[in-house]
Amino acid sequence: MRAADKVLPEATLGRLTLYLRVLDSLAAEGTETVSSEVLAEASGVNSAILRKDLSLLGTFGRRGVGYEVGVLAGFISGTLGLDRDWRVAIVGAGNLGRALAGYGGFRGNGFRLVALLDQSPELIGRRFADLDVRDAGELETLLPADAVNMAVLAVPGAAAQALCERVVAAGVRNILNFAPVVLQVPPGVQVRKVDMARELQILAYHAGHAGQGGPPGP
Amino acid sequence: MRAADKVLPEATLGRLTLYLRVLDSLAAEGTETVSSEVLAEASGVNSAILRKDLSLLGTFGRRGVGYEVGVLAGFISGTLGLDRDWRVAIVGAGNLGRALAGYGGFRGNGFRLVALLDQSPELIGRRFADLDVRDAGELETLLPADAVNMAVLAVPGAAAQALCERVVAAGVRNILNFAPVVLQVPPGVQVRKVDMARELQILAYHAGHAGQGGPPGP
DNA sequence: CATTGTGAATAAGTTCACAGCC
DNA sequence: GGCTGTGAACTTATTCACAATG
Repeated sequence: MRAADKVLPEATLGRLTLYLRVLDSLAAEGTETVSSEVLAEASGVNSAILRKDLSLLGTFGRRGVGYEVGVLAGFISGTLGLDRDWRVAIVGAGNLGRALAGYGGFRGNGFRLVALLDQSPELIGRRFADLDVRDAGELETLLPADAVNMAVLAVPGAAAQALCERVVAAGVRNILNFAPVVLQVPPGVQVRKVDMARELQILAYHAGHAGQGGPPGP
Repeated sequence: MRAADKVLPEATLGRLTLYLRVLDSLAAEGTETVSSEVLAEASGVNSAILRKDLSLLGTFGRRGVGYEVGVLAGFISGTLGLDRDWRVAIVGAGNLGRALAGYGGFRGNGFRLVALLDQSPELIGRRFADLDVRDAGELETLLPADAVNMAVLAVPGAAAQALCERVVAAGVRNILNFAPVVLQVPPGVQVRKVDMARELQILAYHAGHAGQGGPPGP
């Protein structure tokens, strides 16, 4: 059975993914237990908040000892829903789409890349990351046929909203958007956004305020 | 002279970048004034918070009318520090690094891509996005020579921490990390992270709780 | 009179600090 | 003794609602 099904705060959710990654690498190097202090440090957060986050999922720490790496990783993974079968399509096989297709982040986490679409005749039929690029014009039939339940939009900003609507019409309710636009979607469809320009801008602001922006003097 | 130099809340900062993007596209289509309601809608936020955000920068709305698109865009841009000369190096010229190099997000926002580095002999010397790939082994001399003040890490997770340290040693204090690891950096160095796996995981969680994860039934 | 700017109310998130347990 | 789990204090962020104003 699944853990307490109360909804987790957004902030907690973001951190759970960090913990999970650290736990996976601890497991890979054979560590069996870890304290909140150590796990928090490696995740770049305060240990009190880590304990609070984990306490929302249930109680599996042992006082005086810490958490069992494997058990905790499995539990976070299950809580996030990574034990389900996530079938991902990447829409847009340009530079970015192809780079994402080749990215290992899918593997071993419940995500399977099952389709790569583009509208350009020059790309359709070419093969990347074990997948043939297929015609985005047939998205409405291709996505349901492959039982896609998550779409990654890696298309130019100008094309994003229209493609998003078609993806939604094809029954996909979970979208990760790499295009630099705010997508408008109907209720019930979730969008998350990855935005390099935004991150650079925030970095620029902080650089101008906290540290020096330029390289150090002599 | 620069606006009120009080430090902006992190949440506001994130939204300013959204407003800026919407304002730029409004300007491109010739719109001259915009109300908080319209701008908020297009940015996907509540209008009250937009007004509160803008009021932190100063007072430039006109009651009964709205905001001047050009003036507001210029002001946000200046506040974020985009009128400075940001010299960006991409470290790692694999699929992702090359895709980022080709990405238009740099142009016209104060960011200039000035170097592309990799350690692989097969890539060094090849040319992408108007730049020759140069030897990451010489990072310590190349970055200062190009007056780089922002680095984008597009390398495998296993290499990221070591490269990060070298980049910092070369005097760069602003880092955008695409590698799936939490970087440990000394105080005064800022890191922001872009993490596709994390976004997919958060999407997975919400899909399992709010909507359906799979495609709709017949 | 439409729309801003903002005080006051509410909600969300973080940190502290320590009792409770292994 | 060491470490978790958590109530209470605090900080940050969002929303409401309306007086002020061009």
